[in-house]
Amino acid sequence: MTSEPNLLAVIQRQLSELNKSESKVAHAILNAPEEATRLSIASLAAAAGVSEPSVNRFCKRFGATGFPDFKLQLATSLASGVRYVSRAVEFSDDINTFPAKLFNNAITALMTAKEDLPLKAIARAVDQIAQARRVYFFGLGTSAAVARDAEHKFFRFNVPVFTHEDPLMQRMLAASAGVGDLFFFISHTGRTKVLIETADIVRQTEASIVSLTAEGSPLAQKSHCCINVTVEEDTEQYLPMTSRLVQLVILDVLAAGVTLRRGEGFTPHLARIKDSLKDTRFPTS
Amino acid sequence: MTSEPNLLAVIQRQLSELNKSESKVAHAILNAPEEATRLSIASLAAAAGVSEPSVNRFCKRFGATGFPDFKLQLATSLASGVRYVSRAVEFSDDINTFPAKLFNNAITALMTAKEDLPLKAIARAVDQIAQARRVYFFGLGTSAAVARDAEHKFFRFNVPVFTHEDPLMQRMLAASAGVGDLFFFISHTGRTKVLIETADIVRQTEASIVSLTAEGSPLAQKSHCCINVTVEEDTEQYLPMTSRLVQLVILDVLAAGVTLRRGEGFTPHLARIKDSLKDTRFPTS
DNA sequence: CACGAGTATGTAGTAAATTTACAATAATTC
DNA sequence: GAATTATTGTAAATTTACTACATACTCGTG
Repeated sequence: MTSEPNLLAVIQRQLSELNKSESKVAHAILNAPEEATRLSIASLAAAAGVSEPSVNRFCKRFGATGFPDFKLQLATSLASGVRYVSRAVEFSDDINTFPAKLFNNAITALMTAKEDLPLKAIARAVDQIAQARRVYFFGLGTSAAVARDAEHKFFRFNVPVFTHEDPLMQRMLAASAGVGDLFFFISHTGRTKVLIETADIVRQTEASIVSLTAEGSPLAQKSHCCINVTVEEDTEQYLPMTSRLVQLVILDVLAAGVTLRRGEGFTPHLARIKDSLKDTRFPTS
Repeated sequence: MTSEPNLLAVIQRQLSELNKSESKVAHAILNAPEEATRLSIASLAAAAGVSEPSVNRFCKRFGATGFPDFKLQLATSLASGVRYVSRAVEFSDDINTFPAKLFNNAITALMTAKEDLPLKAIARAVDQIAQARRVYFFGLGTSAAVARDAEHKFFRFNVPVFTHEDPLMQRMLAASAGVGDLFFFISHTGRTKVLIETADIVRQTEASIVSLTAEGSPLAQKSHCCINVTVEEDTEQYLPMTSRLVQLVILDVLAAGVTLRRGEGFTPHLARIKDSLKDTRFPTS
């Protein structure tokens, strides 16, 4: 139950570090993963051109207790849909392959993030948001869109929520902060200078800082509470794609946490907001 | 490889038609399905209080060739995301349960969307974006954040991209549109009045409309090209959460599609944009 | 109510598959 | 180039799963 997100990917990644017979086994499995789940150790050994104990050792090397356990993990990994090993989109890809790749990357990122959520930090962030007098969501670039999304989500609670994409506005708001104000910084890298400068300004006030960013980053260090999101971004791609998805879901989690904290009595309030939008839409046929 | 949707559900359904020992086995498996995948036939037989052949017969009854095959199917079925756990967050949930639920919902939504992507529509949208003189991303509410994200993503191509959250700005831009202009509307429901009115205005010009919205909705009908996203939103929740994730990934797909269309020669351009951000960040330690 | 046909379940033996222990071979280092 | 270490294979041991058969149970019928 080590719950690797994708066993095939792990095998692929370690391919270079394997010795001769192990790599033969690896190739046999990567070539026909589905089939490998149905083969006996003898058949797979034959297919790979190695001996049975070599296959067994291979399995143990990848965290399984033995061959049957390995097959199980492989089957699990395949079943979760994310079966294509190559993550990066290449110029040889066409419409039939690259959309699935991108979706798989997104799914894998969420599954990985789910496995090791910083629950304590999330719980503390929920506390802080629920108690805050005002919450400011600040992000730049792609994270600005995430901040905007957070605003739309959180303003539905009684807490006044603010977002600003303009760094100067962010600074000014930071400078005029006081007790009960909460600054929620969103940044993939946690190294964006202007954002960190704003955090410094907040630090000189009575307000508190929660951030959703990379572990150990400068921004994380300046935060009273940091929710670490460590998403392995595909560096070949020039745009961070999966990290913001994880950020968004974590913000959903925070929003849900606040709702739960408010208790059932709060449901009518949410229903009222939802109803307020009714007249802006054409009715369903 | 009969690919039953969910083996546990099948077992549950046939529960009444099973005889004594089979039903003992069924209960043992339903009580601890994950564990059952790891047990040997002897252990499972002991746990269920029956003999080993009874377990074997049980497996064959459910279409497996034997016990190992059954375990494999069970593992596959468990992994395929459609967990037996309830999807909606409830007030009885705590920090240990609801974050995982939300992540599972997100993952399931992406997996479902992946299964039936409107590839033709996506291909056409890529064509249109690649050829457009100008691209406007319009959305309101939560979709405004998605539009903002799209802007950040697409502006990295030579195509000028614009976003506006203000419906009046949207209308004015629509009115002044011409040949080569592309209006990309994002809307979960496809029924937001002001957005549709804007689409009507675009319709009176030479510009074209691509939309990312619900199939058959008023907005979809007014579009030259519609990418249907039909995500089953948990209506108990008052906030659309998973649909925007799917929208974002589809926009990633479109962006990747445009990049691929530009060819390898375009990579340096993307690298240059990436480098331009370097000085805004603190270097990695 | 007893008998018998048919079904259900378990026992024991057998075959298969997996793992372990160890030996042989190949690779590496000094 | 010898010694040490790592790698791979062989063969035996062990575990696991399956099959054939025997017993027990169920239900209908005389």
